[in-house]
Amino acid sequence: METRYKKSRQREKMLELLRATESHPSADWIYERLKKDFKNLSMGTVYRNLGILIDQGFVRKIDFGSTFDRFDANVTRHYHFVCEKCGAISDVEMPFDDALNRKAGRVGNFEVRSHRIEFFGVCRKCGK
Amino acid sequence: METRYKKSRQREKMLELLRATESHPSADWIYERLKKDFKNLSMGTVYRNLGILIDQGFVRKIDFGSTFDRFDANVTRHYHFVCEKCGAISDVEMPFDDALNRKAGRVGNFEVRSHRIEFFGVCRKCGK
DNA sequence: AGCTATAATGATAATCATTCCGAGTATTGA
DNA sequence: TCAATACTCGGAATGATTATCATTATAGCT
Repeated sequence: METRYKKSRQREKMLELLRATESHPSADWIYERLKKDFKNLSMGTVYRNLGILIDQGFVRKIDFGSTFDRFDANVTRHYHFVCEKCGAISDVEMPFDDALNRKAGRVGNFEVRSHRIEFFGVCRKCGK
Repeated sequence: METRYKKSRQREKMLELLRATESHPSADWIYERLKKDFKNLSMGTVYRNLGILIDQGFVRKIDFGSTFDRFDANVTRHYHFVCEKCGAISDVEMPFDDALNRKAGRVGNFEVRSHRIEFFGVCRKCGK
């Protein structure tokens, strides 16, 4: 686990790029931009360095924590709890907060139609 | 867009399965279970019917609305707004609610370490 | 400066979830 | 019963991501 990273021009430029944008880019976006400076850039390099930057705490990945989709026949509005150890998803029996949409809309000045909350932690089973 | 669905044994059984579980299953989980009743079942059938059930409002998909990961160099805790038209993600300048973790933890009786909120709607650009 | 250890690179192949296609089957309505 | 068309399986195609590997770059040491 002990890894001492060496610096790389590619990774430095990548962080610079990421810090200069607010667009929450995809790996592909980064690849296209970075290729202007490194004409032989490979996708593997982008992904590897994203992983390192995340490990270093400079970057966050915005995903669901799972590589595949999950489905729910409970179509009432409710929130989810995701166990970081076993990946189990369970419903959170907490009142749905409609006022939140208005609050966020007011702040950001856009039309908010819905929202979703995921809680992360350790479920009872994994918590021993 | 006008499609009149015919009933199918596979889809009926699928909905039954989904309604009988709280595990928020993956397509693969459904496939494995359903194969007990339909030995020649194909993955395409599972995905197609999931799409139909979602269209009919019987099932929800739990995903991020995007097929690829997105990255963020803003590592402070903040919420996101996702435009349902153009897919743009922007930050929501709203105070991060630490109390929410405790509230959810109390309700579900598990250890909540963090949470995430995504708001969905139409961004200013797309809202004409 | 050279020497050594090892992290990083680019190219390509592999993986994994998901979608698409096409020929045959099941369901519906008349 | 018949025609129209949605649904099926199976396999091939796709798209994002990850792994492999020979070569190159970086860092620390003398």
